[in-house]
Amino acid sequence: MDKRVALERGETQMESPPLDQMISFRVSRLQSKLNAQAIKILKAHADLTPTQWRVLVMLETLGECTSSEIARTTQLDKGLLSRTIKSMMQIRLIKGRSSKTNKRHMLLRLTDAGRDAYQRARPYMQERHDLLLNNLSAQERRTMFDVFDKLEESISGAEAATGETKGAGNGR
Amino acid sequence: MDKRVALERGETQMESPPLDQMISFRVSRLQSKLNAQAIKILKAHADLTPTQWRVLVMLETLGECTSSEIARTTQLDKGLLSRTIKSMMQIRLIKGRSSKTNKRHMLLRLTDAGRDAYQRARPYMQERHDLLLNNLSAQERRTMFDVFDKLEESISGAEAATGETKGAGNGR
DNA sequence: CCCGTATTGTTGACCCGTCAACATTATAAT
DNA sequence: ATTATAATGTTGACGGGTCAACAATACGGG
Repeated sequence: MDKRVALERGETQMESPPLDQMISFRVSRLQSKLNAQAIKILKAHADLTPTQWRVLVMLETLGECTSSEIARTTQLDKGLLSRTIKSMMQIRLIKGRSSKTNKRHMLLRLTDAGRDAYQRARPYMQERHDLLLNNLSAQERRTMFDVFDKLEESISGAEAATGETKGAGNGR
Repeated sequence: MDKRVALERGETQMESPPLDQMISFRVSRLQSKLNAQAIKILKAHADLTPTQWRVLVMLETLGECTSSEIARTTQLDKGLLSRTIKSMMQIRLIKGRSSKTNKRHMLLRLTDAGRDAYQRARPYMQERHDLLLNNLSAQERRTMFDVFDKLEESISGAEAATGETKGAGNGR
């Protein structure tokens, strides 16, 4: 009757609680853990938040670009980005200059301090990522990213089906 | 040097931004989307939050049990659970009685209204979940859960390695 | 039996992410 | 040119989740 009893008696195999088979729940829990780990590492080695880190990565990759470009490619919230960028300018990790051709644009680029912070955190973030990958087979890695893609597609598809008004893409 | 240049010229294949290959980032973005979807569905059909929903699922599965049991099996934060449970008692989705044998325990169980809410939301949550699964092959589904498990293990392992003080398990 | 320790649950403080409203500027249509 | 519409970025409000501190109770060893 009661599954807990068997479990507490240390019986052979606990049948996993139903939430463990829910994708949303598993992703949520995994995200918590990954995020907590990232916070620790980034805090310890470069005093960055995960979002600041992501902005650094984007700037390192794209070179000079605007907030909205980052928002589009990462699908991060523009409000969150606005505040994150402000914080990063205050501590001089990035600097911005306004464009001549488009007065709304704020062209962002890394400062030396920003590149420094990036270089300080990167090996630890890389190490962590390698550790995650090392416990997966090549096949699992491939499938994992495919699954991420497909799940995101499913959600977009479901939105479209239930009559979302806004244009095709993501409404972020 | 600058990848954007090639991109803007519309060259063959844009190489995906590096963040897209970061597990943590992908999981984070996926979680946002899944969560937003769950919030909509639960709000629309039963006026529940995701955490309330999860508590309902646990009570439906375990039967009468305590907050700490839910915390252990789900690894949800006990503070979050405490507030969620309080809110659910206020709107009479669950009721609690204190145990004779252990004055700290609060035995929780569903009310009829709680079962109702669960039954109202369940088909839509099920439908959503099926939709997510339907876009995956059988092999992808299996691998997905394996990957979730392995990633969570990796994190626990890393914690243990960097000298976490608290006992073996999860420090939640 | 007593004392140190662990467990259970509550609370306050805090931060992050989400959303909507908004001002400003660019773009497109007529 | 004028006007409506879209894009960019900022801000305030809000809710949810995390963490640490705490009170109350249970448990275990000496």
